[in-house]
Amino acid sequence: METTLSIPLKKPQAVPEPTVRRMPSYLNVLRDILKQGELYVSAPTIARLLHVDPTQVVKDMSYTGITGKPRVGYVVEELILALEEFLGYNRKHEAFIVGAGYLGSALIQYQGFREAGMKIVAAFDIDKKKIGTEISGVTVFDLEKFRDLAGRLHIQIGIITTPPTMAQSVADLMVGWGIKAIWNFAPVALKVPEHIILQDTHIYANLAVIINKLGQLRNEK
Amino acid sequence: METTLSIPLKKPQAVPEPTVRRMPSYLNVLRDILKQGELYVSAPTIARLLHVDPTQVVKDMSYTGITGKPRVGYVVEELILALEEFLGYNRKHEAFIVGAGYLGSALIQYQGFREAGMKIVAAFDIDKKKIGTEISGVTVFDLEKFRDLAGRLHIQIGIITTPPTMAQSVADLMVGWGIKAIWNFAPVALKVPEHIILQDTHIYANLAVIINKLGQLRNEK
DNA sequence: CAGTGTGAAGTTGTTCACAGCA
DNA sequence: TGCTGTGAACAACTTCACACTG
Repeated sequence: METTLSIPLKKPQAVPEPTVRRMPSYLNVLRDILKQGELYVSAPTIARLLHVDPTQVVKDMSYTGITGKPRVGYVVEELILALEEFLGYNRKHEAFIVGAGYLGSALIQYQGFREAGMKIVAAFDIDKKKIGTEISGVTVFDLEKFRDLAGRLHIQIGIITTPPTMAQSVADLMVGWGIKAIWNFAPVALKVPEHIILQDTHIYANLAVIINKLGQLRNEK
Repeated sequence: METTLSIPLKKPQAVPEPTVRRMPSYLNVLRDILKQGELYVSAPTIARLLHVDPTQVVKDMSYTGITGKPRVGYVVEELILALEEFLGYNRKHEAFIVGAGYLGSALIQYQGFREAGMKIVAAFDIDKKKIGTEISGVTVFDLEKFRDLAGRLHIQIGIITTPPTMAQSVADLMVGWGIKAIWNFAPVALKVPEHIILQDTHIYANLAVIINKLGQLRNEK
């Protein structure tokens, strides 16, 4: 039973990336607000707490499908549920992480992720001292032994927290594992096939912004 | 000998933030290229390596003040020096970090920063087990003992890697210390005075993007 | 003619303006 | 009146088009 409409009933609903990036912050403040026993919250209130534009909040919220009441605002709990749904808290997203140094360890024990739709199920490293240890309940395996993990895994996300020189070969490995998305923290540009979702998080980019702003400050004075 | 021109000789040169964020990546590939013994490099070459638009590279490079030769490209070493200058490798930027957990430790030992214009000179924590230890040569001090660091410090950057509940009070403390820029990794919106440079790095925002893209993928299929 | 450099066009995201509502 | 919701104006960044150069 196929519909032959040229216009799909459920439109792809492409949410702007900046909006997606703001969603977790909304969720944070909404939970605080709920904890304080508030039932309703208005966009301007949220905006004030996060130092963003009020209309921005309204627009962003519209993507969740939740609709508010004029004069009153939104039902806090409704928004929270909608955001959790949006951010995939319900579906399970399992991840492998390669590189169990400080950064890898930080991500593994990072509180936020537990209840955030992603679960790191295993870590890999090539450092014999780390292999066999446990970080917050996640075992570190020998990467060499798992070079070719046979068959199709259900793991969707691969996280790279290795030194830059190893990152590309790890990425290749992950693609071979059938991973769908790679979250890269190594400061290199990875080459991956078209269909792989690649997300780079280069912390240094943020430092560059800070230093640049400090420099401007100096120039102004 | 002052000029009284209404147009300043050295214009403020406001560089777009996206450009600033790309600078470190340029520096990375240029160093690789130099290591391979190349003297010249063209914008299209850089663009290919980083998967960005060639004209983007040209525009970005123009902010460094370096000018290239048609047909040939730019002098690699010249570009590197200009980028290092731009990113503040020459000036020293000293930083304090509060919160010596995994993430804090990761930032302290993170290779990139050493030669990247920022030096973390001291770490603070309230966990007695961590106080007095050293991470990559940086001593962890008792935050309580340093509640009010008297007088004006030369430290410009304060890094917050504490749990979210402590972040605001740490930020207040840092402002009192006379810090100019705060780099916040805690998933909260900090309230700081107008003149303080605030840079938030919410890793979770990146995860949100990944999960959202995975969701779209599912919908398409 | 392959590459730089730049003004113009296009795209994306943000902010404004205002209609509708309780 | 204060807030939602949305179409229009605006701003920022990216990509295109092309003149220029060795």
